[in-house]
Amino acid sequence: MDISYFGNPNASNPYHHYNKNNNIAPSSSSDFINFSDYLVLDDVVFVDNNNNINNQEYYSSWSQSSETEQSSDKAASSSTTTTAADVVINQGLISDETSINNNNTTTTTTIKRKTGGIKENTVEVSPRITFRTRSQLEIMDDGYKWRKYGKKSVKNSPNPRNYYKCSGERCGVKKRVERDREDSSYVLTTYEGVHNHESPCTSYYTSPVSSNLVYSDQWTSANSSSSN
DNA sequence: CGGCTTTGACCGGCGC
DNA sequence: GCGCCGGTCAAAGCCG
Ligand SMILES: [Zn+2]
Repeated sequence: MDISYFGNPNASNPYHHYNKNNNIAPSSSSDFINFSDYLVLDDVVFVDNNNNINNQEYYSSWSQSSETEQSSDKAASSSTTTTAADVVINQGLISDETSINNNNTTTTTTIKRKTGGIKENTVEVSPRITFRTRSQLEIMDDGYKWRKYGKKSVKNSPNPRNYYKCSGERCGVKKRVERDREDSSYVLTTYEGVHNHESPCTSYYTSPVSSNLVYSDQWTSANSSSSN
């Protein structure tokens, strides 16, 4: 799965596709933004297997967010200076997902559904994914248009948290951006929901080589003219 | 004028 | 019930 499906905040890096295949790490962009060290999926942290920026594999997880304690638990577990691995261990939330460790070909997808609601069978699966990105700027063009609808100060953190909603018609995908409480040089970008439309920067074209329909992101070629 | 920010009000869940 | 807390609303303002 391509991580840009979720609207990767690092998408402003025009070379993020190259990084997956080649070892080309343009210094111009790495000075600006380094790729996430790990991902947080529904408040579950997945550490990259080999901590290699150029060979990252990504894991996806759909999970119904029925728990609200996780944030407080995380706060407790990260009271001391923790590395990414510590967070995972302390939370102990990947018990069923341990198979992903050290096996970069295994992609574990967990699907939980809230069943037996008093109301309808409104199985409202809202995947939540969080990127932790080292960046000085938190305004990152990920290809979608976001409308800010709130700002709140985070407890125990000097940094506020911004709330965005996708401007797409009938699309309720939400996004929150805040600076890491521990290390303000990191930005936590959390996406929630699935777009009911394509990214306005997504295009399809016919490959001149194979004449197959190829999926592409325009920021590889048109990112410089991105609006915002 | 239309779409977006800003910002305090508001609201629901939860713990006491 | 009350107050905290995280999240959302919406009126007013800003900007092209
Ligand atoms: Zn959308």
